[in-house]
Amino acid sequence: MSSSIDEAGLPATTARQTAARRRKVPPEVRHEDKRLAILRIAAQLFAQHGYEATSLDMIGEQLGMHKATLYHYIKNKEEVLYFCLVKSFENIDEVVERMQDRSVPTLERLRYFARSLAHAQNSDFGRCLVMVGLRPLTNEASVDIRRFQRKLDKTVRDLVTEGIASGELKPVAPPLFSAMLFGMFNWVPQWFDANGKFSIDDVVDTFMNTVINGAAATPRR
Amino acid sequence: MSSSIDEAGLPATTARQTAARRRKVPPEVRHEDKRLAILRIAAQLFAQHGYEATSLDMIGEQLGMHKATLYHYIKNKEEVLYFCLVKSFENIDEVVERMQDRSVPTLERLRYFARSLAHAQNSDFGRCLVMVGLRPLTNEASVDIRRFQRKLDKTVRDLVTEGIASGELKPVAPPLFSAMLFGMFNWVPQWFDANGKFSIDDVVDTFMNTVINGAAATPRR
DNA sequence: CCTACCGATCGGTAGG
DNA sequence: CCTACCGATCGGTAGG
Repeated sequence: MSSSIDEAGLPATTARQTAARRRKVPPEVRHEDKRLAILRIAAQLFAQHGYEATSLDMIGEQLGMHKATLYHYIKNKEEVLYFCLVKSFENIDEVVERMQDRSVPTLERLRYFARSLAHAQNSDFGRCLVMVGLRPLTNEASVDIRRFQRKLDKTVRDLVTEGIASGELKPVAPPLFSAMLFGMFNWVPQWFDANGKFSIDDVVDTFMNTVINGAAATPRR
Repeated sequence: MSSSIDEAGLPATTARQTAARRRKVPPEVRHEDKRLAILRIAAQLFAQHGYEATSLDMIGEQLGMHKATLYHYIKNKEEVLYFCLVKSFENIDEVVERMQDRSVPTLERLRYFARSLAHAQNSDFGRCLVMVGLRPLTNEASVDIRRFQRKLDKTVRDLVTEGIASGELKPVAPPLFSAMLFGMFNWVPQWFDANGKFSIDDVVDTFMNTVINGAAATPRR
C-alpha cells in the first residue's frame, strides 16, 4: 500500500483538483512540490529507522514512485538528508531576531525560545535532525548544518549572559545552561507520544517552570 | 594501525605478563576477556559511527583479528549491540537501591542519581546506549533493554512523587520531570569534550543546581 | 584463527 | 523535442 504525495504533507486534493492543478500550475512548481514531498517522507523514515536503515526504495515506495524516479528530484541520498536538516532550521532567523528584543524580559524570551525549539524539534524535519543528526553527512555538508546549530547555541548563551548581567538570572556557565536546554528538548522526540496525556506545550511549561523556578519547594542558596 | 586488546579496556600487560597469563589463566577466562574487549570496541564504534555504519570488519580491525574470528566470541552483530546495552545498565541495581533510603533527603538522592547517570552515560557502553539506542534491535531483544529503562524511569518518578508528598519538591508531573532529567543527561555525549574546560561533575552540578534552585535570580510563582 | 566465499541488498545509473 | 517515468542492471559491500 502506497501513500499519495498529497498525504505526504501537501494539502489534500481531489482528482479534479489534481487535473486543474496540472493545467494551471507551472511545471517548475509541480517539480518543487514533489521534491518537498520526497524530503518530508524521507525525514519521517530517517527519524523512524535511521539514515542507513532507510533505503531509497522505502522512500520511493511511500511516495508511489520507483527509486529511479527519485533521481529526477534529488542528486543522491546524502543530499536528501542534507536538505531535511536545512529545512529543520527554516524558522531560525525569526526566532533568533526575537531573542534580541531587549524590551522583553530575559526569562520571557527564554520561554518563547523553548516553545519555538520544542515545536520545531517535534516536526518531521526537526525529528530527523534530533534523531539522525549530521553524523551521516560528509564534512563539507555538515559544516553548513553546524553553522545553524552554533547560531542557536549562541543565541541561548547570549541570552543567559545578558540575563546574568541584568540580574534576572543567577550566575551560571552559559555553555552548560545552553547544553542543558537543548538536551532536554532534543530528547523529547525519543519519548513523546502525540496521543498521550501531555501536549508539547505541557512539556514546555513544565520544563521551563522547573528550569526557571527550580524543583525545590523551598528555594535554597 | 590496530589497537591491542589491552588498550581496549583491559589492564595494560607486558609481553611477559601476557605469556604468564597464557599459562595461568583458564581458557574460559581468556575467552570471556576477549569477548568483553570486543564488546567495548564495538560500543565505541557504534557510538561514533552508528550501528549500521559500523561493520564487523571495522570491529575486527580495531582488535587485530579478522571478521570471521569474531564469530568465535559472538553470535551475530545484533547480539553485540544487545550486550553493549545490557552492560550499560550494569550498576543499575546499586543506584536504584540507594534511591530507596528514605533517611536521605529527596533532593540529595536526586543529586546522587544524576551524578551516577551522568557518569554511566559517558562511559563506553553508556555512550553506545544514548547514541545508538535500541532501535536496531528486534522487538524480542529490545524488551529486555526497555525493562532496565523503565526501572530507572520509575525510580525517578517515585522519588519525585515522594518529594512532592513530603513537601520537599514543588508539585510537578513526575513523568515529565523524569523525561527532562534523562533528556539533559542523555544528550551530554552529543557535545561533551573530555578535553574541554568542564568536567562531568561540573555538568552535573550546574544542571542540578539549576533544576533544583531555578535559573531565575528572584524566585517567582 | 584465516581464506574464500554465499545470498541479499545497497546506492546509483543505463537505455528506451 | 521535453518531462517524467519504467524495467533492468551496474559496481560494491553488507552479514554470515
